[in-house]
Amino acid sequence: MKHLRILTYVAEVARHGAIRRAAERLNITPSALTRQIQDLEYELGTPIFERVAQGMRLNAAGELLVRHIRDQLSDLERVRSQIADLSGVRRGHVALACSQAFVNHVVPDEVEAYRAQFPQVTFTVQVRDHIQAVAALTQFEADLALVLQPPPSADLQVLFSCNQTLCALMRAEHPLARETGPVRLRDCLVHPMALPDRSLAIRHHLDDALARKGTPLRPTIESSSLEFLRNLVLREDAVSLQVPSGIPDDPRLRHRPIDARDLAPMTLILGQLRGRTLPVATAKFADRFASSLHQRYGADPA
Amino acid sequence: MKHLRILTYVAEVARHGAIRRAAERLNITPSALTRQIQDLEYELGTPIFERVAQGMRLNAAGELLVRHIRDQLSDLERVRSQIADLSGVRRGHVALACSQAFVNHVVPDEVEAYRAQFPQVTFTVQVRDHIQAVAALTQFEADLALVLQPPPSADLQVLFSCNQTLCALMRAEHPLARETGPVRLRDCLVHPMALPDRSLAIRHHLDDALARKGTPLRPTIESSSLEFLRNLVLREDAVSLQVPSGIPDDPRLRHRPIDARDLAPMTLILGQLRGRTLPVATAKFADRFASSLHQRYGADPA
DNA sequence: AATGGCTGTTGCCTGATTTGCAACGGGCCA
DNA sequence: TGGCCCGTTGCAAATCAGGCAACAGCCATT
Repeated sequence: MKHLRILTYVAEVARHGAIRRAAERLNITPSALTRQIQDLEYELGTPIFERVAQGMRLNAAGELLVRHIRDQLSDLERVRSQIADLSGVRRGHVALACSQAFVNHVVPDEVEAYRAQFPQVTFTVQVRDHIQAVAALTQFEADLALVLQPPPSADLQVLFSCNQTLCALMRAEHPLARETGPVRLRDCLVHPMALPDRSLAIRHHLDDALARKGTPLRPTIESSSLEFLRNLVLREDAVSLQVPSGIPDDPRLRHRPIDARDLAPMTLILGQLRGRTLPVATAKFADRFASSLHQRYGADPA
Repeated sequence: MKHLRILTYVAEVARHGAIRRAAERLNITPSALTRQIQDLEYELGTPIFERVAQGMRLNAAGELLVRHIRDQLSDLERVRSQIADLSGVRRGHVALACSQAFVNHVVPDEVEAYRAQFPQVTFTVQVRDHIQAVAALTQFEADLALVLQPPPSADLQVLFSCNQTLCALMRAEHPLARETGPVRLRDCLVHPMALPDRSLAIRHHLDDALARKGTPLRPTIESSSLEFLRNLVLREDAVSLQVPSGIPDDPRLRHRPIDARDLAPMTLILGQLRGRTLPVATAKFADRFASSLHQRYGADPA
């Protein structure tokens, strides 16, 4: 859309806080960019950026304008999607921010299923922690977020939620794998623990629970990568703690839920930015995703 | 705002249903206009107008787009107004559609009072009948509407409403002017009646009431101009029926309310388009207007 | 059936706007 | 103090929107 060139310019400068960096991203020269912004400021009758030594920072007027610009770009996307929908082809783009736990099968399965029916729909999937995922929604960098234990936020509108019981994860030869069914946390703690680090919601949840009990937590291995932890568990008799939706279907792995007396379940949430009307393709995908999660993990307790 | 040139082009063509007429309004040539629209349609990947012999008609995609354009223009106006507000000056524009009955003192008084405090705020006041006034809101041609007996509409959000009792209006020398206080309708009907015609809500209200009673109505003079009727009443012993808010403060005129047994009061409504966020200046004006109407005409019965 | 009036559209040209290039001045930090 | 990054400016090239005039199609009136 040609006519909103200037608007994307402003948005990009606001994002990068510098004309030169923004110009590079936009494939134009800084001079063209600075002039466009000057023109716009002249039209508005007020500066929208504060010129500081390090670059450009939005002022109050700029904040208002940028919010409008983002709303508008998103709204136009919605309209275009609706228009494409009129001619029968479902086109569009879905930007999803999700926690690491869902890159195994939850998200890929869903994307595959949707694309099988509507191949014209494109996807971007960003892996972010629970805090950043919600931030991505408010920044219009993502349309949907699938996360564990998101921070309470007025901006987050829940489309689906359910409980996820943490599971002890070990290799098939592990002593704990001889039995099935719930396992007590204390029985896990006698083994070397391979735990998510504090960048992940699982660890926060665990720390909170243990802090209340006064049990000290001494992980043998910490990592920000669930995949790394799983690979490690395959190599020694360590135990990891992960949510069921994040555990791949691997015959060499076993998992048993942690006894409900030891750990409360975590909350899985699919959400969007409150008040935003999503493009048809995105809304449809969100809809299906919610009902598919419902089938997998049971009723939405909300 | 330079960048939405194309959008205003589309809106104008949609409004006039013809490129040549729209081009004239926009002070450009039809060729420039047709090319802009072709470019836009190319960008969207679909036509937005149906070419018919009589000109251009929006198709379904165009309807969606035009709605988006109107929303966006209105939203930008709101943002600009907010930005101006940051620097302390209250700037902005108020577009009001009102019934003829209010051009005497209600609206001019209010506009004058507001402009005395915020001279940077500009106004357009369109006189429309009750139907068209509501239409003006939905077409984004007006921000506010002040009307009598508006048609029930989901698009109309009431900001203030009150009752207006119809009054018999006559010159000071008229026999009916010898008394004050309520007057029965039958006492009016023995005199020549100078009534609003069916383009005005007052007449509809009157016709409805009389149709229920079976009383035939034989107006001696009909007019779409309340002002004309008043001028006529000054010249002979005719009686007109008008709402109090439309009667000027003229020593040569007298008015007496119609007895409540004969005619139900009419409803005066100040409203805006439902769901629309008005620019600060407009919202502030609407606010004041509502409370000023409250002072003049009493409580909002809603 | 022909004509005149309306519609949108197209080719060609001109003027305005936008962009790129290169250079400049200013703040910051080693 | 020198190097580096920042935004900005003058000037020239490229791009784009606009105007003019001509054209084809539809429709009602003659």
